[in-house]
Amino acid sequence: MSIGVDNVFDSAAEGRDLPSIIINVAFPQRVNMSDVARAAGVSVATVSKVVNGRYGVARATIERVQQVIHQLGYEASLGAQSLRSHRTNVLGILVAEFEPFSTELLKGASTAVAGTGYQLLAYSSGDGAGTAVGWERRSLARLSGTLIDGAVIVTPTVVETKQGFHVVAVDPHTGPSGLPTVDSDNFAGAVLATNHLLSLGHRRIGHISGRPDLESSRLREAGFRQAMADAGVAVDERLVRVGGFRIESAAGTAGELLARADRPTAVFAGNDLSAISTMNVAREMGLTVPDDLSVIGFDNIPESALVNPPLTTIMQPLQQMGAEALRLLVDLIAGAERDIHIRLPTELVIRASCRALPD
Amino acid sequence: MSIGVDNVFDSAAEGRDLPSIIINVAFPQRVNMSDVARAAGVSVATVSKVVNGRYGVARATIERVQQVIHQLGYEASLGAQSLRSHRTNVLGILVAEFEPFSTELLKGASTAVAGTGYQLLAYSSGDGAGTAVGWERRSLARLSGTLIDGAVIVTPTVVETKQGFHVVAVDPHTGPSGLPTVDSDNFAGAVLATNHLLSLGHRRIGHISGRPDLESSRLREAGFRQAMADAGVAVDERLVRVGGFRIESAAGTAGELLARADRPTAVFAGNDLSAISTMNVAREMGLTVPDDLSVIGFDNIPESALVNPPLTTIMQPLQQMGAEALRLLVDLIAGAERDIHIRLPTELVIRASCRALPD
DNA sequence: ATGAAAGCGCTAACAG
DNA sequence: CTGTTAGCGCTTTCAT
Repeated sequence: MSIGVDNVFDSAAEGRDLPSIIINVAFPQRVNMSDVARAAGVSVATVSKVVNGRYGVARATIERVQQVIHQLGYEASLGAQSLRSHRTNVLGILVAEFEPFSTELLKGASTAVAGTGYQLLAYSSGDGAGTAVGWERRSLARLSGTLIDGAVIVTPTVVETKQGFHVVAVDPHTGPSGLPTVDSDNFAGAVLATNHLLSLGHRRIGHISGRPDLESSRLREAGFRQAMADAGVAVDERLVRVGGFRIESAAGTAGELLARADRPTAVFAGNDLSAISTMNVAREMGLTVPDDLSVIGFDNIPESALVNPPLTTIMQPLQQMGAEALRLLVDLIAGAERDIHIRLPTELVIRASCRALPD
Repeated sequence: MSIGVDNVFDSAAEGRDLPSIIINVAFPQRVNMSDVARAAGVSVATVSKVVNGRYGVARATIERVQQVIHQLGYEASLGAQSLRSHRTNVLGILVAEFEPFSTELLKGASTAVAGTGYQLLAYSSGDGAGTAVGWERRSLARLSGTLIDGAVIVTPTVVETKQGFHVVAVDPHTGPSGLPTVDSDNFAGAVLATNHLLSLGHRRIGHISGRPDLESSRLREAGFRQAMADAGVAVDERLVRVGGFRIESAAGTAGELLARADRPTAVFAGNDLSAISTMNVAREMGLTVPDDLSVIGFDNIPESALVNPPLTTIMQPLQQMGAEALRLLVDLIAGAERDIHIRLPTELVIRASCRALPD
């Protein structure tokens, strides 16, 4: 079953002359620790000690084992290793799906992980399409305890903390609590967005929100209302609608809003995806952005610069948030005392999807 | 040790009225299969059968076990499960680091995985910074056999195929071989890029390549030379330099190129990162793009639209490549007969980093 | 300095 | 229909 180094040539003789076959034969299947042990003439326990740099192995043995490891291309199985040792030096990033928001965080986490000695494992439950709430709980249960030493969870709705397992939530939907969190100033950002539209002369401003159960969505709506109130402009409740934060779900909402005879002159979308969706719908209805409709988004995902016209939006420093989350997680695992809530500022990014209303 | 469902209320009574506290107490630590078995009054084998939907369990037992599973929030450990069963319904995407190129692929793979029943696990070796070749071999050895049923490997240099384990390489550095691959037409894309510069009247055109050992890099350089030759323009070899495909590594090369008295009027960078780096260097040297220097890239990562001026580049359909790679992998695992090499077309994307030379 | 043996959480024969 | 048993690949006492 297991491959002796010694029978490589026998088997190769039976193969064809394709290089790939030779490679295949040299490593016909996964080589495990007992393969190494056998080839080196030692026990698996000794191999394990060598692999993990434990004391109590003769110099000569160490070298012989390492040589065999190198020759066979042995690498410890993450699954088996973690099952037994409960320490893997792998950190998890748990997402519902890999969309622009989470991949920006991922980039930031990836740069921050360099030099920490940890590796990164991003896991998508696949339940992206709004289906299946509780993905974060399932993913966490599946990976924690084994496989990963800690996790960053992206936009979780509910998080249970397990004893002895560290979790950092990015943009959690429940708002800061006992759980370590990283988010941006959603309220201030929404005020920024709304004030921008107001300063351009807009008064009939619509808002396409995320979902009422999401904290970030609630804060953005609250910021919108605050800015409107501060400007003394009444909010037309018929122009405030739930859009769900996704391209498809926001399209219907945008359609209803824009089909009105008294449609808004400007829309503050709860996130860039909703804003992009709104622009798509507007185009299909024969409206021109920004001439017939101004649109502002939230997030500043790279895609917002790629659409036509480029989207004016509120920047969240996503990569930085990912990096901060990872650093916070590493610190928590190391047992450092530090502030477990990080809130980063937002910023207005003016591109070309809003215009000033003529007097 | 193990959590009785029954003590939830007792503990909650001591807590505050925050829902999160109740949850914390309900699942103080990882619940495993024996916890479930004990709570349900059956053996772990029976629980396993219920979890995996095996035949031969009484209706009533199934329901009782499922109830306990639900109450305890049990989820099978991926590590343990895969160690034993060698089938996890998880597909891996192995990358050196999470940068714009690989995250675009990830987005595509993420959309393609929906509905397949698989989940996605993206693993970064962390050896991003050009260090440590062979990351793909190590990552693969670490995850294959356990944890994942197949893998998409992003820009691998060397890949060994293991028996019975399916791997798809995206943009492999060795060119199509026996291994299933997905890439884009690098040669044609490079011709497109070069012709664009030629059509704008440029003759002194520099090229910042990737690394000679990378197939995609070689093809782009070859396409550049072909287009120049076809146009009857001699290539000045002093203007063709290795840049390494990364921001930092390309900066030095760009600096040397632009410091020349007879510096090029246009640069075809081997990828967008090199192009962006070249624009940075040009700015630092007091040169204006595109007035003093035209720059064209390759890839069309979202970032290329965000820089100033927006980068003219060659689009590879990255998300589509990721999606195709994932579909190919799924098909291979299913044992389908199909073409194992997929090559997608490239396209010129004109933005604002190139200008026509005055006559 | 080395190895035998137990066990991490799970699945798969096999017995009952 | 259910439980007992063995073992996946690894780490870790504990003997030798």
